[in-house]
Amino acid sequence: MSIKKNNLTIFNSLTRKKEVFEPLHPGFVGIYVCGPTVYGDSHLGHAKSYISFDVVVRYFRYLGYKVRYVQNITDVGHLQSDADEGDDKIQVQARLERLEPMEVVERYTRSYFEDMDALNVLRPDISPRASGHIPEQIEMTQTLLEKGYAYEVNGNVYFSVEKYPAYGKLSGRSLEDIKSGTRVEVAGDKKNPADFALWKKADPEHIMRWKSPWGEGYPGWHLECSCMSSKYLGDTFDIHGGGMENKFPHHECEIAQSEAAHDKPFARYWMHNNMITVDGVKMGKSLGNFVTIKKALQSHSPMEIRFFILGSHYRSTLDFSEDALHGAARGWQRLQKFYQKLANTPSGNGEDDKAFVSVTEQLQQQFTQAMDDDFNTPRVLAALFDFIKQATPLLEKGALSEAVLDKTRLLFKEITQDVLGLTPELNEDSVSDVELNAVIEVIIGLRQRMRREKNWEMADYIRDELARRGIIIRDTPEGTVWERQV
RNA sequence: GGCGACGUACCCAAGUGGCUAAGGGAGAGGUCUGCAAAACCUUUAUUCGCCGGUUCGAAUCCGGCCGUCGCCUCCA
Repeated sequence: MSIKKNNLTIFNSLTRKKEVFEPLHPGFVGIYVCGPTVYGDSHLGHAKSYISFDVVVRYFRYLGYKVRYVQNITDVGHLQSDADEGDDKIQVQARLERLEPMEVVERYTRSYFEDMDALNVLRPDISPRASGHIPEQIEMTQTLLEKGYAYEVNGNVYFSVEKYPAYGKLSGRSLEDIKSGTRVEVAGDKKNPADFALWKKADPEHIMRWKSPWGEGYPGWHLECSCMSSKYLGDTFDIHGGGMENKFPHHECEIAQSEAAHDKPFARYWMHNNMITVDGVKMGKSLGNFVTIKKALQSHSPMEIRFFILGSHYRSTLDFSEDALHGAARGWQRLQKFYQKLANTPSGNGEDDKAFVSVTEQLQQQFTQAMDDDFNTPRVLAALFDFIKQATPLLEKGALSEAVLDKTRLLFKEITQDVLGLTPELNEDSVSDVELNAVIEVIIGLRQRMRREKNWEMADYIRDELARRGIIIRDTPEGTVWERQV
């Protein structure tokens, strides 16, 4: 498949401007996104991040690129408090749940994928685990020691930021800034407070430990991403994504390690998504103001959540509230109704084809323009609703040829389902329970007779009672239809 | 204290120099309907936190002020 002609621009955090995307290898995109640390259920903030990058990957595929999408699972080395002290998050959770650390990892990795599957986030091509790449991390640490970028103290190995002059280029900080901004007094082992751990010595009570040339220990958090990205994508690759809060220090450290070890540029484009806020404050694990995806799915459908998130740009914050989510749900409902209308409209004599083709082409153009402009999904949604407004009267007139209808159906599906990942959830007449269908049909027939006899009281009673049980009845000019409440 | 964002209608949210400031929700009016719901149509910011400046022209650029937030500890 050839690449669609386009002019995709991406806001590169490294240069702080939008740049035309040029892949390292023609027709191929390598992308690495920081994955979750699996010590708890994912929340809506994770949903925003991974839905955003899901759409990025989907759009590249839509354009015809072969994409390799790598997203790590952090199951070791992520410490609880300041960068290089405190307990491992997984281990803390393991104590809490009285489980083996790897049971915790397994439980929340599954939970994460359950949630992502529900939200129609495509699985990464590779989901490498930090604990499965200990030899690679030891090897990289050795390389950095040999090249003089790192030093060992008492079984700990630290990266020396002074040896890597470009440290700070992503986050726009100088070593001076970092020094003056340090709020936490850090371990006395370090030569410079800004130095970060490549390898940590394991205390006797530390469970997750591996043998290394420096004694038993475990890898520093930043190291896994450097190792696994280069292993699967090469020392230099196209895109590195992640949450804005990881710009410093995590991504800064990744760059330093990788470029020092490989003497090659690391990721060429850095993409950072912004967060979900609640009353203007970041939704985060430590603040306790988060809503887990599982919780949100109790009262909202997966696509409502997805639609809500796509309604703001990935680099903008998105303020969460029940009102805002409800608003999104209604909009998504309307989009689906139109989808049904488009699917079910019978063809006609084709006299409106010209006008319809014109609004379809406009949609195509607006879609490409919006996505090419740093994946502007809110503008895509706006274009879709503009299209709905213009297309509806033409559909209702019924003078469109089958060929023209099909072409538009395909485009609409490509935009909404293939790229935005919004799959219809309306299941009108699609209840699989044959017996239940039959019973409902009988009840509706009964109600029709009452309506003919103008027994409005009974007719309305039946309608209300069915509604209470999630069966919605509507009397349309074409007859009574029913559907399950979504 | 350092680094960096943001402030657009009742809510969510696009727009970063120039036609009438997208879109969704909510509200209002209407078509349809026994009623309802759904759907559809119409409508709702002379104005973009405030004050100056640059410009023929600014929500959009510059300066100041006010406010909110993120990172500098773990966080998507």
